[in-house]
Amino acid sequence: MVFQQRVKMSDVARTAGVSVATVSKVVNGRYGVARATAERVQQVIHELGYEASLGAQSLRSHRTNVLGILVAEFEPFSTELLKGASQEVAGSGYQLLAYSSGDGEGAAVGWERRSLARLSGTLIDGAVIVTPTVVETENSFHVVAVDPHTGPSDLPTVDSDNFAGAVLATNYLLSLGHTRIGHISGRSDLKSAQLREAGFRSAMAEAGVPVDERLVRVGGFRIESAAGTAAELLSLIDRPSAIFAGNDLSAISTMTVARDMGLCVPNDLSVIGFDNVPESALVNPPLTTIMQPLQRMGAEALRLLVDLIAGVERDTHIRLPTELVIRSSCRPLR
Amino acid sequence: MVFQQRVKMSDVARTAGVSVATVSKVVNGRYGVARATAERVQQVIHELGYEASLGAQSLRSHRTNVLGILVAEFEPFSTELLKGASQEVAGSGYQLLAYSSGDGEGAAVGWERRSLARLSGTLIDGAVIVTPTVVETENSFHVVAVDPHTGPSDLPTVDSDNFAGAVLATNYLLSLGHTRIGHISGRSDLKSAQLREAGFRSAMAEAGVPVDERLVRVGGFRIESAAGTAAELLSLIDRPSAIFAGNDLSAISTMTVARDMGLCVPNDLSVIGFDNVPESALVNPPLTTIMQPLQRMGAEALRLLVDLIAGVERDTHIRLPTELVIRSSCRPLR
DNA sequence: GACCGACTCGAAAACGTTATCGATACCGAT
DNA sequence: ATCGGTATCGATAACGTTTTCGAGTCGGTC
Repeated sequence: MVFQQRVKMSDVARTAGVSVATVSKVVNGRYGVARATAERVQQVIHELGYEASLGAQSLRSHRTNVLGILVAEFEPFSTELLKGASQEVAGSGYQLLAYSSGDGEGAAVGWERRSLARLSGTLIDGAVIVTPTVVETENSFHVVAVDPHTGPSDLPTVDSDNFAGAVLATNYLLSLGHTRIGHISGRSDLKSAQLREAGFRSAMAEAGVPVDERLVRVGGFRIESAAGTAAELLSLIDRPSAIFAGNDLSAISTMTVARDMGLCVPNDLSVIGFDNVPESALVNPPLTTIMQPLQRMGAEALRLLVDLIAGVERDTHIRLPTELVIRSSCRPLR
Repeated sequence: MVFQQRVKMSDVARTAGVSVATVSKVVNGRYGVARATAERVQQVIHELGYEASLGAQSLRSHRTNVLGILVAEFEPFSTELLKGASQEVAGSGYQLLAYSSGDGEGAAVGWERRSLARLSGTLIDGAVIVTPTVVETENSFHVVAVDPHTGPSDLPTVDSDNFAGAVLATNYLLSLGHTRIGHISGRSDLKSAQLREAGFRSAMAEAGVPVDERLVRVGGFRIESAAGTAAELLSLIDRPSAIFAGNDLSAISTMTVARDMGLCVPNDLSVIGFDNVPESALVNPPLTTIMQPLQRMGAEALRLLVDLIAGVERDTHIRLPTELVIRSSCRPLR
């Protein structure tokens, strides 16, 4: 527990025999300091292990070179995005900070939002938000949203083609001969959830197959409530022969529920998911699903954010393609 | 892209008709301001949506109420810890920030360490570190290490009983009749990896079973290199009948390698892991493993950190128990 | 040999907050 | 009335940086 005095710019200045102003210039690579001086200062900085104080920097220059990524929770989906973003940040000269809004807590929500705003406004230059909670466009700093919340906000976004993906999934099930297809949708305030349901309905209509409204239900955003919804669906007398789950997590929990009810996937029930989180390849049976390039989405979001801050003109809505990944959780009817 | 001026303390002070000093007092709940004034100020704060500037706060008071948790990478292990920590932080009045050191990049390592130090010294009050990279005890702020790196550092730590867990695993394999047991150990600079190997050897010795040195190898810390090690092990003419992998990730990749080589787990090869990350329940076959209470470890680490900062006297080395979780990846020999 | 420009450098103000400490107001008691 | 003592409040000096701008130096040119 050694207490070590933090070495500050004035320390560097003193030992190098120059003023703090000069040190600051050297640190930031500004013009106007002689070659020899700069090298000497660099030397001292290195020896003393000087690090700029983020607080002071932020206070004075309103720039910290730190970016944030805000996730609702650390689940597989956001973890993949995190990975992508943290890889992308490497060369950019920025530092990445992740924080979780701790969603799901009811009472604490005000507190969370406050401290969130506190971070945002003051110590990060911009943020990627991956959370269904309301976004505050009112802020003066840059944000880009991944898989954005519904609403009239025109935030820069990156998402994947949810509609097309849902069509892909539904058509696949249809091509296997299924017609009684159930859909467990995600939380309805997510644009992606709406689009997936829309894609599902559109594909069904296209195929001339009526959708039984009792078979499309919204699963909670929590894994447990998805299980509840799945159980309801599978308890129907004329239960569906296939289920298109709104995301892999609910697909996985559907499979678990099915197994618990004595149903065999894929023999008695086909299940297809959405996202292609790493877990979906591991479960038994391996889950057929729609791939979103999660890591790439994280990376794109970060790059977009960096560009926005740098002020480069570019398209601020990125939509990445989805893809059908066939594994073993679906099979032809009969 | 509306630019909104950040509302500062002086704004609040002006509209409330008091001085900034007073506002500061009511914000921090200090003694010495009249009831009525405090309420009025609170009101104004609310109306204007005032949030303190972290930068200024940190600069002036060296206290930010923000804690950090540093992970090497966002893999299942650290993600579980993250969850635990972020749940624990909720009531504590602190805000939690996660950052990844982006380990594995060779060249950038200097840069990472620098910016890391920058964050540490200046904008967070303490940190939980979950990374095998060298820890800097030299700092003046509080850290607690989870699953610490080896070395003479006497940092506050929380870990699980790795030795006992390894004994548990080995004895289980032994009790199944296995004697040719392989061990894939983790990166050798992790104390936990050393302890697991030690536990393995101890249990073997206790049972009077000699360990074949060709069967204990260190797998890289990456999942791919673990696969390489597993392949070597399984290619031996007298290959082991069981493998105790140093962690679940290498156990899982061992199972994959085994399958690719035409070996059936558990019929031809028993595999046991360590950690009990969520993935281990999902893989096929479900992995028998040693459970560490990961989320609880994260929570304990955070609580310890908070206590340390608060200056409460307490035990600074927490060791949580491990447990054998029997699933389907092991079976009796023959 | 005076002057001009280019080049280096440092003094000082500002960023938004907290902490100290003196000023003021008010009260009851002498 | 005067006084001591409490409440309550506000000026002000930090905290460590960045940035502006004026001062100083030096070499070269008429």
